[in-house]
Amino acid sequence: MSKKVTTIKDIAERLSISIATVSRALRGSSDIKRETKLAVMEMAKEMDYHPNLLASSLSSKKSKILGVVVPTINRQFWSNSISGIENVAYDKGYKVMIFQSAESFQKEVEIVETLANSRVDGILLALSKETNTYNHIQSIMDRGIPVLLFERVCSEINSSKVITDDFNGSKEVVQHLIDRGKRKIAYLSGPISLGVCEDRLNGFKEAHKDNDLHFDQNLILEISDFTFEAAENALIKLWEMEDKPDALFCFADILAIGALEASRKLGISVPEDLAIAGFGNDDICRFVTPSLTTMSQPSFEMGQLAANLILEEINSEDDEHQPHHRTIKPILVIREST
Amino acid sequence: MSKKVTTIKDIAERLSISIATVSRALRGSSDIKRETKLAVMEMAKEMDYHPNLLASSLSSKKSKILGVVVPTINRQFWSNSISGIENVAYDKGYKVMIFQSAESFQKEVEIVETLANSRVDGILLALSKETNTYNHIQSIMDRGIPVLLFERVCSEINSSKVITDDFNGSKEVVQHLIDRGKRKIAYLSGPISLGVCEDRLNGFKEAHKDNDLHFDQNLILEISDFTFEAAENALIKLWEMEDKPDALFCFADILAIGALEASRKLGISVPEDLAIAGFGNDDICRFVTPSLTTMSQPSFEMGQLAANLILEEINSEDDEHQPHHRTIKPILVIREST
DNA sequence: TTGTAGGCGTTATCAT
DNA sequence: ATGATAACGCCTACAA
Repeated sequence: MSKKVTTIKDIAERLSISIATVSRALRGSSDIKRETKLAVMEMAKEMDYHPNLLASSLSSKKSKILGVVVPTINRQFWSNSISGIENVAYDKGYKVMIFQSAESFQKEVEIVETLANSRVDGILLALSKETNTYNHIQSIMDRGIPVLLFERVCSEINSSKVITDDFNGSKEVVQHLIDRGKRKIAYLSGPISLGVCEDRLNGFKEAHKDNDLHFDQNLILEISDFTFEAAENALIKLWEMEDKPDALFCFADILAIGALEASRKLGISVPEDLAIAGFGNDDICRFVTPSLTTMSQPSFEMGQLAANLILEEINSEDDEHQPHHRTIKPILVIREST
Repeated sequence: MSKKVTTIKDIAERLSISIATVSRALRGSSDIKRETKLAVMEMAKEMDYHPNLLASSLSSKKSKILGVVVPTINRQFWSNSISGIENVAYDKGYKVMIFQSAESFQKEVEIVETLANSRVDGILLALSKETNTYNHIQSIMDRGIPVLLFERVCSEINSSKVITDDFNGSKEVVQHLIDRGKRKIAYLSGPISLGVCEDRLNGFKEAHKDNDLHFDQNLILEISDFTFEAAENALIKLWEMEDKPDALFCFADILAIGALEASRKLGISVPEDLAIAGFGNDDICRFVTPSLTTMSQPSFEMGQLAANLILEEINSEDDEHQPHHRTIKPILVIREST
């Protein structure tokens, strides 16, 4: 009952020619007579032939597949950057397989290993927030698989990287808040162990320094759950302080939205009592009330750039490709919340 | 320079045993002496062995991989259902590869073909909105690959299916609007060619019938772009009518949000002048002003169910597995917009 | 331009 | 419990 799948061997037999010729004809190889090529194509169609990519990749050592690993696809920054990656990958004849680590180190390791063992041509990776050792990555790079880190990167790995200019982006947001007359600016950060978060914190500090403003460590809250609820709780905590902040900068839009929600519940008027700014520019920012000021990250373009870089590396001849580092500037989008 | 990758053959040689034994040991086969098994494992570690999944799948005809194809990952319904799929798949030792068709028929065909040619063990598919012929699906089913359609399904294919109860869900929303005293209810639909849209429209009509309300075809707008802007324009058009609607039901939350935005610009007060309801219950619904009434689709659970069904089919002995059809009831979430 | 034959890395079937 | 060896389906020198 299991239907007989036709292979190039079957085609060869029916046409009384060699397997090699069929293989070449199917792949549009150069030195092939027009007629035989056409004959093969026709027979392939007639016999409902479909190439076995496993066999093909195994033999050719190329899969024309890119692997992408992100913490989650359920946030616009990530899904948009994936679209950017696909946009250029498909153009150049590559397919992309998407995986989510769910912010789990364990899963990230498994996925990266599977990808490598499946012989994808390259891996685009954004680290999970739990990740702080990098053997799994070094290992596959040592095995000769091109890796590119984007957005969530680390200094320990010497690969190509595409990141946001977090330091200056953050600095600019804070400067904007200061320009609005705010002086006690709180910051909702993700885990400082993440490079992104560290850079944004440093930008935050730098802006304070530039303006001779006191940097108050008590106003820095580090939260590890990227959820609305976590942000709500954080704001509630901030508002219990005797010396309340007059502005809040959030590491990600999702947190800013949570904070906005909390301030509505607490009766805090935004931006008068508390100005709020986020980072990312998810669609939702335009639609909340008040609409949310945020740093717009060109996620789609980041994806495109990342894909271009790794494809360049994949198709480069020399074995010791020099890794590229690219930084993309985010753009401040000012809305009602500040 | 290209590093030598170690294979089971290398291990066999170093241990002076046969590759068959190594293969068995690595896979924890039963009849293997403890010592040899341990020796193999150790040597594998020492030589930094990694299995080649291509070779393994080629030979065993199993990949332990599920393919998932959705129109886009950039909407919560889809990303959540994928999480549901992964949730059960990973538990049962399967990995899942995610692909987006970007609502393009052409891309859907390519992806499905690639997936089949890569010998994934099963394919979970939500049709693109362009899709209205189904040979590509029938073809891979004929090749013996289990396929499950979810959310975006069609009657032409006899596979397992998991769908939302769109008819009753829609009916219930409309009934709710009627209960709120609304009488002229407009409907922003997606392409009626989509089964989902047709069912929801039918539910819409049914509710009218149940309440002896006149069904006005002029109040049905079919839009094909699932964007905020498309919805805004649609509402503007509706509002130019001499006989304006007093309620608006939208096929998807994203459209409802767009309509909300448009009504703000037009000075329409929601829900007094116009009640608005969506479908899906994306996070954003809670945070817009006024917050949005919507039909909550249990997307994560749908994904879980879908994965369970297809895995059951994959692991069923008999060749002629009977397809299952499951319908999941959405839940009305009433908020300020109605 | 085409054919031959070995190889890609595993699994699986017989033997032993 | 282990070993040979033939698949798996395709690619690619090397020959012809």
